[in-house]
Amino acid sequence: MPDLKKSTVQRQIMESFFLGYQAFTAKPDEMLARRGLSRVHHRILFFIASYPDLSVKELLSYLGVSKQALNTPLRQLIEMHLVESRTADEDKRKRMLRFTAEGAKLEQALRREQVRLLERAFQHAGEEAVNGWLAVNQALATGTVRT
Amino acid sequence: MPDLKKSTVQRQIMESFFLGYQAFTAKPDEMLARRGLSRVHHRILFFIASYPDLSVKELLSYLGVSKQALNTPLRQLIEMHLVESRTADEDKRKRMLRFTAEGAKLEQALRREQVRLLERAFQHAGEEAVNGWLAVNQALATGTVRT
DNA sequence: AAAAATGAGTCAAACTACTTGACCGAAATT
DNA sequence: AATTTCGGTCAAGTAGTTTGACTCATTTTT
Repeated sequence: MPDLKKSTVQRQIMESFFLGYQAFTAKPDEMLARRGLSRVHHRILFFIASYPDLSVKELLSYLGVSKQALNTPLRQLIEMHLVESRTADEDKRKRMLRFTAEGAKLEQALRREQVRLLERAFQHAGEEAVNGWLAVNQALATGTVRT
Repeated sequence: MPDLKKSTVQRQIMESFFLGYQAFTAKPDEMLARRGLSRVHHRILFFIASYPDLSVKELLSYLGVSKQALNTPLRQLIEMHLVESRTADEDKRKRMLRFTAEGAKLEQALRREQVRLLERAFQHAGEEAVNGWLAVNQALATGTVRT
């Protein structure tokens, strides 16, 4: 275990976290860029994958942006036939967002690349390390102070 | 060890990485925002801390932005007396960038908060986990394909 | 049944952050 | 002496964000 008291060690740890996260997002960024899409689109796809048939309002609250900021990228995804917007039965004001077949394929491709990257790192670091990595991320993620 | 074949598990892993990184940057973001500064300023401070007396050109290559994009935030840091720009002795075209006392204090404060967050997560996850977390980040970071 | 609230969407203006391209002056290199 | 490099600036263009105001259809409240 490295000495967390030394400032250079601290910076190295912080840097590898930064670079690791960079590497994690680099490949999808590039794949999306080829289609003229960006990280916002990726986040939209992620939440539609996680919560199929979620409403626009729900999506907005996950993304934490204004509806005007969501409008353009979401419309693009719909126009590209990656995402479908269907009127909900229970409440016809709501639009349920889900993937088209092509959209689901893209989300899978993006995820596959990220998982592949993780698996390579896991393989390199060993099984033991994986659980540690997950546990620390989990602790960081849930330790967020929400006001 | 979670089942990396299941798509929902994959997404959960990706999400906790995302949220963990988010938490990691949230506190400094907020501290900087109070001074009217942003994440670019943070990155500048980070590299000046890591490589004191680095030149503007070197800083640019680390940041990977245009010099016009660097100009404004760097000038702000200098005007706020957080960073000092001194002409290098060996080559008077170069400017060596370093902290003022106040700048060093700010960088320390930002780093202290991030380390504190990490330590809390480390404590929660256990010593074993920490080494794993570091190893995986390291593997991810160095696995980046640099062209 | 009428009034109010909600979900989705649009238009507009302002702001921020970034890009490329061009150019300058001082200093170093050839 | 000519060329290149380093740092800096001006300008124009682009992308992405915000807030505010408004519409329309539908649902909820009164």
